[in-house]
Amino acid sequence: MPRLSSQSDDFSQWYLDVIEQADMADYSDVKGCIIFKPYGYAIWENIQREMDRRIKELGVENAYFPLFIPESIMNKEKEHIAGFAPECAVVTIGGGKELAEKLYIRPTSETIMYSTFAKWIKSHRDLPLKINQWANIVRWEMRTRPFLRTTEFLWQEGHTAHSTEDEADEMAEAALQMYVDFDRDFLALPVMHGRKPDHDKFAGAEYTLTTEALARDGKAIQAGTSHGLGQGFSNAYDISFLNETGEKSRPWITSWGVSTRLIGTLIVVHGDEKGLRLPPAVAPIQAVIVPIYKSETEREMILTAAETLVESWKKRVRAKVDLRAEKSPGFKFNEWEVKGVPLRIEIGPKDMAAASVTIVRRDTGTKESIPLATCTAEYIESLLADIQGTLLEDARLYMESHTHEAHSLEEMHNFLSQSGGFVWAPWDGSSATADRIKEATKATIRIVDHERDIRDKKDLLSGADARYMAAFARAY
RNA sequence: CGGGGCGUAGCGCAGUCUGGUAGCGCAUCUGGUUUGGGACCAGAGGGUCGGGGGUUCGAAUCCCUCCGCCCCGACCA
Repeated sequence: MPRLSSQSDDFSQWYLDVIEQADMADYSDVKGCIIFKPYGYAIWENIQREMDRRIKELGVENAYFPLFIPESIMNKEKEHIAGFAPECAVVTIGGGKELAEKLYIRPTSETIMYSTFAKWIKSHRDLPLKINQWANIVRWEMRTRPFLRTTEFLWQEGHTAHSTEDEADEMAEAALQMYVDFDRDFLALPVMHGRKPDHDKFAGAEYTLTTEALARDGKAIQAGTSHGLGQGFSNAYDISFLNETGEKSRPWITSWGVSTRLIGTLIVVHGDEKGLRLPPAVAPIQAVIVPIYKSETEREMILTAAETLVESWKKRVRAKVDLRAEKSPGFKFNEWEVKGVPLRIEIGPKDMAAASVTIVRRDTGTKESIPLATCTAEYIESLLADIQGTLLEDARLYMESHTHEAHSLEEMHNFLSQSGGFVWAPWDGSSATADRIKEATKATIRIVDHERDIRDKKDLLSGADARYMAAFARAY
């Protein structure tokens, strides 16, 4: 196995090396599409399991809609199709014959779902309607990177319809808050959250809320979005209901999603020079035992001890004994570190002689020797909880120390090119200014804060009165 | 789509200029010795040199043509 590229020298190459060496994904024969290998997919399964639970807590039910969307359905909401058409894959032949109507492979499912919602929603009693689906989608991106941007990716998309605007707004905010909590508690990812600028909102949306994480190279990465779709789609798909007073009314709709990009986000936020560092909650393997032995008798004794430990943690710790005889301990140490396993437990002759085990933390690299008898599920769980907290705190401190406020364009440029991160600055609210700032600094507006005080503040570029404070960053 | 680079074993590459038996490292397999930070020795398997056409006694190498991939930009979760 070649050495991992250095994170500080070449972050992109380091990222690709981690994915390869941690055995998370493989390249496929189709450009921009990756194969999720078992280790990478197991991370996704853990994300799915926990997020599915949280989605259901919001009163949302799972369903599944078709992969193919007829062109006539796709075309109804004009802004939506204008935004997505350039990056859609379209099927024109089926069963060896030219199709009478082209079928779009879903880039997202608003259109196909809402054309169906029109049939399901007749009365205010049918609302709110809250549907989620776990699916694959295709967006023909020009430049792809494993997990962070792939042609086909996996995600969940929640879609809800409400009888009032307030209720829809509350839903969009609740979904975003669910993402913020999930990111923090499960993935140990601190995120900045808020509204995207209008020029960058979802195609067809009234507004888009977003969560933004910060990678260790100082670039922002959108981790999840929640859209208030207003009544635009309801009009386009002719969804209507009779309200309590018998009047015909259009529902307000929300949609929200997170994708397998979260896996990439975990890598770029938590990774270090040794590879991945997985938060215990999401780690497929939380503790790995590496046995070390010289003779056959030693081997048997140590393996028995290892198996006994794992057995005693059953159902509480996801643990594994690395039984491979052909690999040296040193090789295993490095491999499990690249794979980001939170705890490594070494059991060798020295440990056996002292009736102890050696425990090494992946987050801090600290090593301790504890009596075998105290290496209980409770103790391992407490270590795992501590690691979860440390990773969150590390990332939080990084984000905090890489968030600045700029008072001049030059200052903004310096922050961005020296350390990266988020730069808050007054913004006049125009997309033209945002474009020019992007040209000058490569940074885009990630979040607009509608609450912050902007009295007497001027846009750094145009000099016009500021309308909002905006967080700028170079982004993935 | 613009600019740059590259297609030779699973991966990373040399060989191409100057045509003449297809190479190296890693990985894999076998046997042995090893095992507390990426072990060692010996042996073995694995190739339509991206595709097609041309020049030539002879092409990975020269010519034509097509295809694909990667990197930098514009687009984007």
